[in-house]
Amino acid sequence: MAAKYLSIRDQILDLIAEMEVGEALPPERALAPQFGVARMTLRRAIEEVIREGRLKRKHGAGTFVAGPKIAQGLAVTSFSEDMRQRGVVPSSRTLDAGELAASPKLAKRLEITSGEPVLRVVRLRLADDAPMAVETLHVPGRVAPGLDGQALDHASFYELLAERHGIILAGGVQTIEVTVTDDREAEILEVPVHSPAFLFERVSRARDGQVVEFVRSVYRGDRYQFRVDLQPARAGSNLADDAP
Amino acid sequence: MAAKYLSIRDQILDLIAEMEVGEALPPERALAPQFGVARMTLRRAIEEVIREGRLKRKHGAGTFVAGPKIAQGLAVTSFSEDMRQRGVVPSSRTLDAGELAASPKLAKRLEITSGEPVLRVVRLRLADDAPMAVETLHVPGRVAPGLDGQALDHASFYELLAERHGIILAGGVQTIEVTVTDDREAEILEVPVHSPAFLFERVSRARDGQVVEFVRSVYRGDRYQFRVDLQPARAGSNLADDAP
DNA sequence: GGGCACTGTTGGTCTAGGCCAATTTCGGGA
DNA sequence: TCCCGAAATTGGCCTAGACCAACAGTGCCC
Repeated sequence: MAAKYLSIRDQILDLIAEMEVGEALPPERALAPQFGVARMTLRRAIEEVIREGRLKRKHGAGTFVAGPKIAQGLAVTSFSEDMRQRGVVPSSRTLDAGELAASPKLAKRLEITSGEPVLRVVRLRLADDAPMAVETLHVPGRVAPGLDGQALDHASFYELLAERHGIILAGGVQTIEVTVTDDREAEILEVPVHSPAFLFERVSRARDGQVVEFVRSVYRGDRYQFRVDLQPARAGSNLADDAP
Repeated sequence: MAAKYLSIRDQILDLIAEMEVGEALPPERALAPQFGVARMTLRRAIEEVIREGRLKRKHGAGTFVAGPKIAQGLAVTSFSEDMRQRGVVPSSRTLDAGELAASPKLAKRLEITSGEPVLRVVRLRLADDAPMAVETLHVPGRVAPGLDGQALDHASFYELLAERHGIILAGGVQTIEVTVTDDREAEILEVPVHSPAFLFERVSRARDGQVVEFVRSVYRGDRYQFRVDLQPARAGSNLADDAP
């Protein structure tokens, strides 16, 4: 059986989906028996929801439905999910796809030997049908044999990895820099040449430590921004005040 | 009495400070009585340390001292601390300081009425004595009466707030965008005009919800970047494998 | 009418113990 | 000697109950 607090967490998410922002959750002591768990377990579940930013606790007062999701900045792993959280509709168009032999530089990033085959897919990412980013995906050939650009048109790369190749991502590292668009990027993104843009580079790994992808994305600077909640030094979890 | 798990957390930090990377912590069932707490409380403390990235748990195997801190990007509240974490020496030079009457736009950000006095300080921030960012700080006059640009030369703004005005920050919101340098910024930062740059805008609040500062910072795009550890979907805390 | 102490409600922490699940260890068999 | 399976070890989850601390409303007192 999956962990009980995870199941309770989902039930809480269902519950608050029908509630107004600022409305109070029933007290923990009432909710726990209702879900059939101990209070500590309920609290554990609530903490998960708080971490997602959907609830807010106030000592002595109650637990309240938080305002609409505040972007949590940098944990971006999926364009689609990122866009949905921002309230726009994501879509994608493949511009180019094919195999190539890894250059020394690319080989180093992917931790393979130079010359090994690599699948390369260039995609235009759109938000509400307007260009948002150009994404260049590199996948070592042996990681996902048989995969091609076609498959990515209607399914998430990560889903394909999991379902067709049994690869589960374990984490990755992403760097975020600023850049300016070159001629090609400018044309694709429909912005002037040398417009400011975000440059993301991400390397993701599977559970066994093997590099699964190297992604380079250029985001339009005029349409994309981060919004981050800052917390003081250390301790606790949430901040900000507002009562119902 | 402060929370017991916080005290235990500090004791754990002391303990692992003398240990090698990869070395295993004593088992929870041994450590808990040693610290004189229940195992659950010890676990709570360990979770805090894990959140700071200093420990790593492996189900069935043990709890191990994690490798040196990996930059976590975003808990940035202070330029100085940010730079020190990046391994460079921060310094600061005040370029301009003075009082002005809040424009309607600024008043809205600071949540005061238009025309109220505001302290404005423009500072050049340096890393290893090379220009890194231009920071413009706005503080409502009534938040920190008597404060001026001079005071900021040799003390942290946040320390001054806490010590001289008893104001403790409770959190804030920061947006991160890309921009290009204008003539003035380019000159100060010693980069070409229209170089790409990060634009940070931060609004910080005290515990009572009052806005304490509005900061606008322009960071050199060629010297500053984020590096973020990504974690899969949801759940847990850590990733990566390596056994002792 | 205003302010303050009291009190009930609600979240925050802690305990002691039990059982489950992943991993490692170790002994016996081939 | 090598390998496999059982047993011990270790973290993960859950419980039921207790007490502490912050908050909000009430009503008394001035």
